[in-house]
Amino acid sequence: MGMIHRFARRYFAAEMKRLGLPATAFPLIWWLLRRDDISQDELSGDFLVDKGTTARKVAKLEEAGLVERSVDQEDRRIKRVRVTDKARQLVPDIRAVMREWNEKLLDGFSEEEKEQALALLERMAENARAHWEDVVEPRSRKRR
Amino acid sequence: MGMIHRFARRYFAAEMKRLGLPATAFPLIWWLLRRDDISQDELSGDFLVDKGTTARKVAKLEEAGLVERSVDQEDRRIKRVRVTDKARQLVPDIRAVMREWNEKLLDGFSEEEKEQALALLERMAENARAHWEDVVEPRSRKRR
DNA sequence: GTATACTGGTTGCGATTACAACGATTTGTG
DNA sequence: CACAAATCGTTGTAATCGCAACCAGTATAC
Repeated sequence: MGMIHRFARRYFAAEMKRLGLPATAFPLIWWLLRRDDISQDELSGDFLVDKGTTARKVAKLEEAGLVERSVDQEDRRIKRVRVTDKARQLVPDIRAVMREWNEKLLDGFSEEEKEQALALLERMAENARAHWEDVVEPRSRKRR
Repeated sequence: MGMIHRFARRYFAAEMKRLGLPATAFPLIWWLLRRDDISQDELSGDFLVDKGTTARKVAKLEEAGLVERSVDQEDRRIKRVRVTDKARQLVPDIRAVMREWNEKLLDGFSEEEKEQALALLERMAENARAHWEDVVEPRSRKRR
């Protein structure tokens, strides 16, 4: 799993650099393109990533002109993130990067095996989410 | 995959800390316990990790008294890494950590599904290894 | 209404990692 | 042999991430 993850990081970083985008923001922009107008806290929860990391990543995307942030009117603590037209124009490129990644990683897999792999990984991810608090804080758990 | 990997890192880091061992060295010590007397360069290759990272991790394990390093007599550039008795005494603890990890991650999986997941992940890891150089250096590839 | 607790976001800090440059050693070529 | 190229390990540097402390804004308790 570690090897695959490092492979993914290097691949996506190289492709993002090629597109002139922040190196580590691929998963985030991929997610934002379908879950628009989401709060940073929700993003942290979706990825199980520290909220500070999310804040910095979103800030970089904003610098790159890919997203805009606006304060939620009903709860002014919340900042909502929306993708810009510039980001939407990159959808074909981003799709291509994801397609090539899948081809590399799933090289030699039958369609059935691809589906199996995806289903099993999703269940592992669910387990990770379910046991997350156990790892982070054995007692006084917090909600997310 | 990213979520699962972060989950793994946090889980193993917490358990290693509990055992009084270097936080990020679980995969390495796990590997060393069955591939003893291996060079640092081979370790880097097995994990697809930068050799500098390997050097620092092994150095920490040495500080903790879990491994010893000796210069290969036939090729004095090479340092071979061997686990100490102290490390071998920790095998039951380390096994327990790995067992608990598998239970958490594979919660609700049937035996058949566990085997499927392992087989599919191993094939993905092979693909990662096979395509590694493509990502790192599209042209002038190096051997590892 | 006021004090207190909680929530979302930002920032400082330490730890980790990849990349690159380097030294020591070995191998290859003439 | 002599010199160039390659290999293994170490170290400097920059980027990234998790944790914790903090601030502004909101909800809860009294």
